[in-house]
Amino acid sequence: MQPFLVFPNPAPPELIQMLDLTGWSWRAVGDEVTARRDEPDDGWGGAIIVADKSPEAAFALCRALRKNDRPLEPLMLLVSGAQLAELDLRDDLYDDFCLWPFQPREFEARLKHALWRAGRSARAELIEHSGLVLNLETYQAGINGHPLDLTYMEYELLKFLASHPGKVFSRETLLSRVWGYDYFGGARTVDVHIRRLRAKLGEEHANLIQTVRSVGYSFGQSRWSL
Amino acid sequence: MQPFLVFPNPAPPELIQMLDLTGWSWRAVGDEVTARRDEPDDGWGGAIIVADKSPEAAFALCRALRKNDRPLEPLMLLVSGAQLAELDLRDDLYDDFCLWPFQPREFEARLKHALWRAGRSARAELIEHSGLVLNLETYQAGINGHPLDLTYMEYELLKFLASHPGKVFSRETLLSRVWGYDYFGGARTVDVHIRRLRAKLGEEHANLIQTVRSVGYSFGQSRWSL
DNA sequence: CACAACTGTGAACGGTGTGTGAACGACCGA
DNA sequence: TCGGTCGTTCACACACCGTTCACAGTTGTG
Repeated sequence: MQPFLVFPNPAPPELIQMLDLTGWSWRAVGDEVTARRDEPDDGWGGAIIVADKSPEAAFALCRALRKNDRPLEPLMLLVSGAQLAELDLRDDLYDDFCLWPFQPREFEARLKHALWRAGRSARAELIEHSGLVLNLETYQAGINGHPLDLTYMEYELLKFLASHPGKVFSRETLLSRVWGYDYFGGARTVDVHIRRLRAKLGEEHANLIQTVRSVGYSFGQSRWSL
Repeated sequence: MQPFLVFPNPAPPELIQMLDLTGWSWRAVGDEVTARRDEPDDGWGGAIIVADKSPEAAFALCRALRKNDRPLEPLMLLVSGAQLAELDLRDDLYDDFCLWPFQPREFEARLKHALWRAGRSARAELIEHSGLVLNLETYQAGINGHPLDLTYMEYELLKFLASHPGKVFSRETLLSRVWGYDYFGGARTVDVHIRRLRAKLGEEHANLIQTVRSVGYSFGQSRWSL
């Protein structure tokens, strides 16, 4: 497990105590420079920024860490109750926050949840939508637990549609994005693949792919979105 | 803004007070059945589940909401300090939580952050004007939350009119801009499409499209109002 | 009030776009 | 070489939708 980056340096003793007691590893840094210098080879496991003493430096560090090449997640912020207003319009700087002084059990729960979420978003190997599952690693597809036997082009087309649920794509767009930018061929090819996809999805799920007349096709939610 | 789903029903008075004071709309539901029944046409704006009184029902509702076709986000959980351990291994059931009893300012900050996180990923391109919404990505149209089933030309015409609210367009201009610069056809075609649009908009919204005699048509506010 | 110009309305026609079945050809492993 | 799979193309049928027309209703003008 990669260590947490902890700010400031020295770190508050109650935070150190909590981290050590629960078995998290950590390294305290005082600014962006030391954060880069002391970064492990395999990267930081996350960041815990205590902002109550020097909020300016804390937010500056958040910004720097977020601009970094390696996405640093999760970024936990510890603020005093009086600082809550400062969080407004700074949503992009942190993943979760906790009031300082903190309850160890609450902070641990937040840490775990933030770690779970970070690991989940990082590996986007699965596309799931209303019963349909696409495993991007194994190239397997399934609907409601039943495996779908899709050909390569069928899989790629379905993957592209399902990764933008609701959005309507023209045949030309689909040809250029799924088949390739330099593809020359009839637009009706798309129709045939759509039809085979619908057939393999089965009668009850065929409506997952919707025709928008004179425009193209879209996947999923016929719902009223926004 | 879509209302929040609030559990349980009746909702705790301090929660209601906080939501009303800060201007969030909400509806209290008692279980999954009522949650489905009372769901607005445009969906829930999120969920706030207070779990300290009946944790079993609360978690069951979370599960049900998460299994739903429509992704319900964000899902906020309110738990007592003694319940923190129960959050373990249930990361998938909630987006953020808050200790109960809560500090209004902290909860509001969490709500805002969770909303930001839920909405940042997919912000659709929209044309909105006086109740009418056109989603340019999904080709959906709606008036006051109710979906409109428009044909291609109807959609294109309405999109063009609504993207220049108040401006009057002659039939010739509409034909060249909506139908195409090289269109040859009778100007009365526009009339018929306008008529069908008005019909689909419904009696109470038909006046969104205004006739300017001897000139053409315009959308939205009467041009006499500055 | 009368007339002309303009617009709303209903219905019908014809064309366009899409679904569907089938066939062709490229590619690949046996 | 053969059989099979997969992507592509073609032909046809049909539902839908854009267009047109005739007529009724409305508005403006002298």
